[in-house]
Amino acid sequence: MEKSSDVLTKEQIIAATEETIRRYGMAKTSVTDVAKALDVSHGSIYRHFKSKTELFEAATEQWLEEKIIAPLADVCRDSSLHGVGHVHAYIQTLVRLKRHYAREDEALFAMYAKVSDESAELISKHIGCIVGHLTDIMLRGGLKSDHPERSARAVFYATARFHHPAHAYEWKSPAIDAEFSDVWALIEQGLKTND
Amino acid sequence: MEKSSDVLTKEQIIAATEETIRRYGMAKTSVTDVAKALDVSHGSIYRHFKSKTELFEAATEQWLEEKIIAPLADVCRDSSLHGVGHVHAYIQTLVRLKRHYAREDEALFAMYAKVSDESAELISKHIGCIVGHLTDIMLRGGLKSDHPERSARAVFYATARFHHPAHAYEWKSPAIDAEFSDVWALIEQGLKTND
DNA sequence: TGACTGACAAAAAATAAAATTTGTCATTTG
DNA sequence: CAAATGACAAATTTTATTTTTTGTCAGTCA
Repeated sequence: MEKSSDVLTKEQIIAATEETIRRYGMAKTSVTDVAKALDVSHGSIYRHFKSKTELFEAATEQWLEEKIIAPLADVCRDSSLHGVGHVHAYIQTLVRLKRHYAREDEALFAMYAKVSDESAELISKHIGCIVGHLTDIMLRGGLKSDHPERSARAVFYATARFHHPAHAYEWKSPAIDAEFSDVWALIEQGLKTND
Repeated sequence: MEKSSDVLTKEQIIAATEETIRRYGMAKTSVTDVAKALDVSHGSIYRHFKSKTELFEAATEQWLEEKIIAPLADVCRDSSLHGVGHVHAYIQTLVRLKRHYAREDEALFAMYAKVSDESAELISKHIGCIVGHLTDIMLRGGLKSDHPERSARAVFYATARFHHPAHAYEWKSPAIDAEFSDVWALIEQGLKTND
């Protein structure tokens, strides 16, 4: 990842950060390493991000947007889905995506887990986005509720075990799919009934 | 905590372990410290527990039994409760107990969190016990289900955010009670309907 | 003139050396 | 002889020391 053009951009820096984390792992990646990958002085990076924390947060935000939110937005928009089934498809996708990246992109998933742990703001924005999608699906799907947003948030929290990174080690269990089905069966009734 | 009688017992050792953890914290407590508190050589402790890990597991098991399982067993037995309300009271108690000890017995809660993290066996036994209670409540309460134990487990997992130690930092939020209510409202329907 | 460099102090992390803790066991004690 | 001790090696942790990294900024360069 050498910078090709002559002006260094945030995008290039974030791309180099991802590459370096994939190569060395989260714990061993320094701003200096990222600068080396770009063949610039580390001072240049501080022109674009005011701290290491901010750089890693930006990288995580982009990773979440691209790998999680974008595919979820597709499911949200999907007009072939409707009502409770739409909510199910959405949460199922969320759960599968988290599980997929926990396995297949371990280093960046570790970045996401660590940053989540340290930046309440970022994670609350991420959750806000998902709750927004769910609220939208519920309203469009004719799932009447006095407080659609609260119901949406409840669905998210009731399935936390299956998408919160603190539970990632439990996702290796062969029973995990059956457990999700059983939790879903419970929730589904609550969505069908007007709460 | 000096040993009063002349034979050292497991119970004395566990009591001294708790005391020492409360005094020095989980990270700073060594087997040597526990032995000092009992005024015996640390070798004596190894006559009763074959490793530090086993000692801490035993202490955690006892703590869980006394602080969590025993009060839950009371709620389970409570004949003034019935059906969905009984399940609610049980889970509510579980949630409140965990929250209570996370605040009021920080050091031992940290022990429980750490041991949970490292001993899948202990935690699975603990969960098994709770799921057993819930299954019992559901069967006695006329909550028909094709798979009562699976339903019981689903209730437990759907409320994980409110009792799993990995989420303890979220329990400080002033919204936590409202969030639990909303999740419960969702679940309740699923319990009323035969799944 | 605005993007970048490179030198710098302060903070943090890695390494090395010293001290403690863990776990065993032959010996002692009551 | 059952229970506990204390001496011991190996493993781990702590502390001290060195090195790297972070973050700033005056100065360079195109």
